Amino acid sequence: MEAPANDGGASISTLGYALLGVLARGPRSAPELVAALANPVGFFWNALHTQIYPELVRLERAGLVTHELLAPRGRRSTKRYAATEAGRAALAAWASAPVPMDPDRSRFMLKVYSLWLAEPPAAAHLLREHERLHAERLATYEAIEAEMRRSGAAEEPVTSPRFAAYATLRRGIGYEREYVAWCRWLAERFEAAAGG
Amino acid sequence: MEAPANDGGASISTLGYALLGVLARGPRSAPELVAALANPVGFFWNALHTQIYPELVRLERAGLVTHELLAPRGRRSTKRYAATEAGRAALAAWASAPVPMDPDRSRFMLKVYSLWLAEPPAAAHLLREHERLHAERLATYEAIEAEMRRSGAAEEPVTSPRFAAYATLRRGIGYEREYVAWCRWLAERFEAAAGG
DNA sequence: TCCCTCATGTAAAAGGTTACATGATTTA
DNA sequence: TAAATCATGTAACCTTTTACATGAGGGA
Repeated sequence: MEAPANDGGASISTLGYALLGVLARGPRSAPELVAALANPVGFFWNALHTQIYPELVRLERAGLVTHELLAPRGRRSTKRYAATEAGRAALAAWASAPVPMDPDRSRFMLKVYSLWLAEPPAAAHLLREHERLHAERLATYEAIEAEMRRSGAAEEPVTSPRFAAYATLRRGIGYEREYVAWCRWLAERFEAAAGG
Repeated sequence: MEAPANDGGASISTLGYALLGVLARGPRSAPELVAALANPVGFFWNALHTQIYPELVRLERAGLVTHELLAPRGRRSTKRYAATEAGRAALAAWASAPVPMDPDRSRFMLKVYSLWLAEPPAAAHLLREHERLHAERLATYEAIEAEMRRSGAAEEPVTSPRFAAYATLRRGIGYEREYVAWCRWLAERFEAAAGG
């Protein structure tokens, strides 16, 4: 039951699956793909256009996507990409194949590990600033969730792309909520040490 | 109040700060550093020996660490590294300097975004397996926390390296707890779709 | 017309993983 | 003594970021 893709043995990078993941939901122009990956796909993968353009070429050579030229009136023509059957098949196979755990890397947490060397007020300030950034993102995610719920994405079947987006959003919300709470807890400890 | 490091303008990589973060707690042999970074430092940064050895050379050239040769009886000699005053100063400055948010990247979450294409039983299996991995790690972290609490790390002042390690561990626990709960929630949805 | 932005790239550098190498020591 | 392991690297490769480039359109 092999897909008839002529991939010549080229393996697909994670970015390739990110792009296929968007294109599996419908055709997109290159600028739309660039915009989609500027804010992380599924809330957990992003990329810049400098990486996206060459990857699209590779995916097309592997027979996983195709493109056509669009000529919107009065504007420059852009490329509109679409996943091929082989592309969808490759994506589906990849999606349910086992993965090793993601490495948990965070420059910020690495700083915290050495924050005992800093002046407590400076440390508290750093933590409050980080709390603010994550609280902002949490608010954004919660607004998206409200919108998704209103449109019924939460109740769609697990075979629906909108439910998948909702599921990843739920993880993003849980992640940010926990992060904000933790920042607050630690900031309070440093503030108590500084001001107490 | 400049540190007199002769770094020749060479900037320190994140890995460099990870190594300094360990060495700020006391001298370590190269194999000890390799072991320390095999399991992530502060639970959120890891590296392999192939990256560590060259980085130690760079840090030493920048005057941030020094080494001496140890000749344990009957064993090969190994290098014992220590942070210099300049190294500690650079680490302290870096630790409280503001950072942009870490990119939240997860191959697994990217899969979930495309999991609507998979067979629900296969998707459920993938999620249960992931839940198991994170539950295992959570259990490990909770055991470490119990040990830390018993030894009083949680009550030490914020200027203590042991409290810093405890703080990062708290974040690791919150992260894993939330992750496990989310995996369970989504696995149930796929199982209901498969078995119901 | 001049400038700015957009769509589309290329190139170099930085960060990280995988594969390979080697002499010393320890274990079977 | 042969085989496995350890400490210490080097080299190639892959991924991602940063810097640079360029022609087409639209706006001032």
